[in-house]
Amino acid sequence: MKLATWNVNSLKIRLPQLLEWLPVEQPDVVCLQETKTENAGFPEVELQAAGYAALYSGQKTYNGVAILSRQAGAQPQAGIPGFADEQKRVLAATVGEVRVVCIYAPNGQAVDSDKYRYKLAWYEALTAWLKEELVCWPKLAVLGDFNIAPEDRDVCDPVAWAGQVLVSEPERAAFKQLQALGLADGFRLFEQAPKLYSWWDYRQLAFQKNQGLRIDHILLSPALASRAKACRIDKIARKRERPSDHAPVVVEVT
DNA sequence: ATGGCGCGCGCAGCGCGA
Repeated sequence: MKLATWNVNSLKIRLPQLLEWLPVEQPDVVCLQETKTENAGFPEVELQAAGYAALYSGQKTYNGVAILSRQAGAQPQAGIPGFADEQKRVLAATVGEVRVVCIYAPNGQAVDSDKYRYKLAWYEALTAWLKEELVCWPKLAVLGDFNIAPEDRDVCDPVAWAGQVLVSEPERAAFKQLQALGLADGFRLFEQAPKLYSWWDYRQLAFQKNQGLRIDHILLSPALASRAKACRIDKIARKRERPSDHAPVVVEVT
């Protein structure tokens, strides 16, 4: 089984690239973030024609998440139960035996801003919810844009980024809280080359200079981590014209 | 010195992302 996550930064703009990428990569499950599409305008027909069923929780202009799967997802859950939030950032569904959780974590804007405090509160609610989910679902995967670079090796220039949003210690502590639930960073289950990132700023030729961050992740419960065969970041999509600023991350489990 | 780029919205230029 191959699972992927991709922050597409507008599904409407990126749909042609997604439809080209799906038959090349042939994932069984794809979690999308920043669809920026209301549910009424979701391209369900085009994706169905490509062989994927879709579940989605979207809104106009901002945020929006979706789960595509060859086998239709069941028991969909939008949002974190008990955490009131207008922003469409979370969608969970069951595909086969796997509970798939698609997340688009808040950016946080700047350390000590209201958005930063919202980000930390959001992570706290996410962690409490996933702790319960893990009781019900031994095979659980959390895929998405976490907006956290967990370690300095996930940052192109740790000195320049030190203390800033996406790398600050409270954010990294929030990521560690997820790992403390038993969720493994799928990417780090395998030997990886240095300086591999999943996001690059559109400005100043950041991609060409590989000035990026690894902020898109796939977390795996123990039952899935023990079955993981490979995890990689697919940079090819970022090299195209009019790319998303994020690259897909893909994991294979048996 | 605080923008740069790309997106949505909507038709000018701003808010937002990371």
